[in-house]
Amino acid sequence: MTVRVRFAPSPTGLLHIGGARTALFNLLFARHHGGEFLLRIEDTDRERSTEEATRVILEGLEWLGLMHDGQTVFQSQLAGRHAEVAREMVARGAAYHCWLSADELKAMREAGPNVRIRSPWRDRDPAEAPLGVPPVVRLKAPREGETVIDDLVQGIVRVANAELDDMIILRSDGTPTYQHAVVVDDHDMAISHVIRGDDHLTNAFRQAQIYDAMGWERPRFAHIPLIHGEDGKKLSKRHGAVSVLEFQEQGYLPEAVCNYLLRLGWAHGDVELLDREEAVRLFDLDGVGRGAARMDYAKLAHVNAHWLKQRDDGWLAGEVARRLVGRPGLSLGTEAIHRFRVLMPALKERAKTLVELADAAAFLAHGLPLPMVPKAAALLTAENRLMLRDVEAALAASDFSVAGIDAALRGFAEAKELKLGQVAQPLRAALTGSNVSPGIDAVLVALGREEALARIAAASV
RNA sequence: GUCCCGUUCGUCUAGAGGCCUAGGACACCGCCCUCUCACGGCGGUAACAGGGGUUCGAAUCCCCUACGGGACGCCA
Repeated sequence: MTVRVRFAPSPTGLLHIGGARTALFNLLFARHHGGEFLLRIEDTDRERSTEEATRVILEGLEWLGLMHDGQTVFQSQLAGRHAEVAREMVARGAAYHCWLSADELKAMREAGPNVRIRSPWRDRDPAEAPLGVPPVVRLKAPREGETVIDDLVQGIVRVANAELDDMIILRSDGTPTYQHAVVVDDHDMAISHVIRGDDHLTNAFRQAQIYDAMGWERPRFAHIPLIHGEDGKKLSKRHGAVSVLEFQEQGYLPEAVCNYLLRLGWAHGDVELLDREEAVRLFDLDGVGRGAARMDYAKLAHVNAHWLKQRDDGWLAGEVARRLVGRPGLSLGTEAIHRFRVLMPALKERAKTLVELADAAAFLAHGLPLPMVPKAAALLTAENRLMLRDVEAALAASDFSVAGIDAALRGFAEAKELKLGQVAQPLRAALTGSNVSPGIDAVLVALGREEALARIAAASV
């Protein structure tokens, strides 16, 4: 069978992390089986759909590297086809016009708990219809027996048909409802596997009935569990990042987000870290779990730290500069970028996100005087400032290579009968304005002889 | 309320009747490395929701309960 899958978001909000994972699973499944991954924007709800939301979805998918095959399909442009299918269903007796008014429906629902809408128009003569009132089209769903779905993730799921009512497939204005549009489009697009969040599991029953009514072959369904926030509740704003573009802003790498999202609810033995290529090779639906998963930002950060280290130093230096733009006191010219680049191997070892990386690198671009964190200021005692003059002299005499600097510093400490830390910490404060930084020799090299000596001079007496 | 789905360390999970005195990862706690902070290395705390069955034997199969989630729109 040719595998064709689709990601079908509705442009009514942001591309959130759950949607991103659905897209990821679809893409991985398609690539793994040598099939196609399509994108369909479900914008049939004209009230709530916005171009902005569509743009954000596209941007988010692109950032994550979840590029789809073929043209982007906009569902609203297919309304004619949806109506045509609905007419065909009426013609063959699989659907019927219903003139139930909003008031009548309300009354039926309020008549008691758990009411199923049983429209009298299912069996009534359309000739009796009220004049000038446009009807909706309802599916003539089976009332006996049950509808069974063999879901690739959830297994066999069944529901008694008596539980389902005759859903509306075409609104009174002639536009299709979601359930109907999805089925028609998936059929027309020859979708082989519908992979989506399990909040759609109960929809699948209704959709299956439409396939059956049209005599169309049903696609295979795979309903993957939802992602919850850290508190186990539905994902929402207060959990921090939800939109994928927020993750970008907060300094996460797309490969890290994808890796994390993949492992959230899918496992392949003990393999934790995978790149796209490996993911495509190993992914399949049978590894998808059935329980909802919670977001764990700490683990995401850990995965991100891993992929950060794989990134090219030059790229990271540029990214740091970009994120530092606008911060007061910095000059972000080629000299600064060069320093970022030189210290990058040591910097990226210590950062979990690009935000942390930029923060840790900022001192390299700062002009004098250097701002001091309290703990750094505390290190610059009168005594230490005096010592720094001698340190400056000792360093000035070195060749400013890592080895040379290390030898100079150790020799100096030994001569003064000091521990290396007693020299390195005040020096660190003078050079970085902080009590925390990469190795002091690497910092000196990155700053370069001239700038390093100037900073020491500025901090010494 | 009704229907559907789910439930292994705090979190993500491995586990498809004996390999499980339940494995890995993150987080956490020690120790080592060490110029600070990280990284890394080593070690530790920590789980089969509860109750009934089936079986020589159950985390794995069945039933019930509890808890969690989802769906019940002329929204998607």
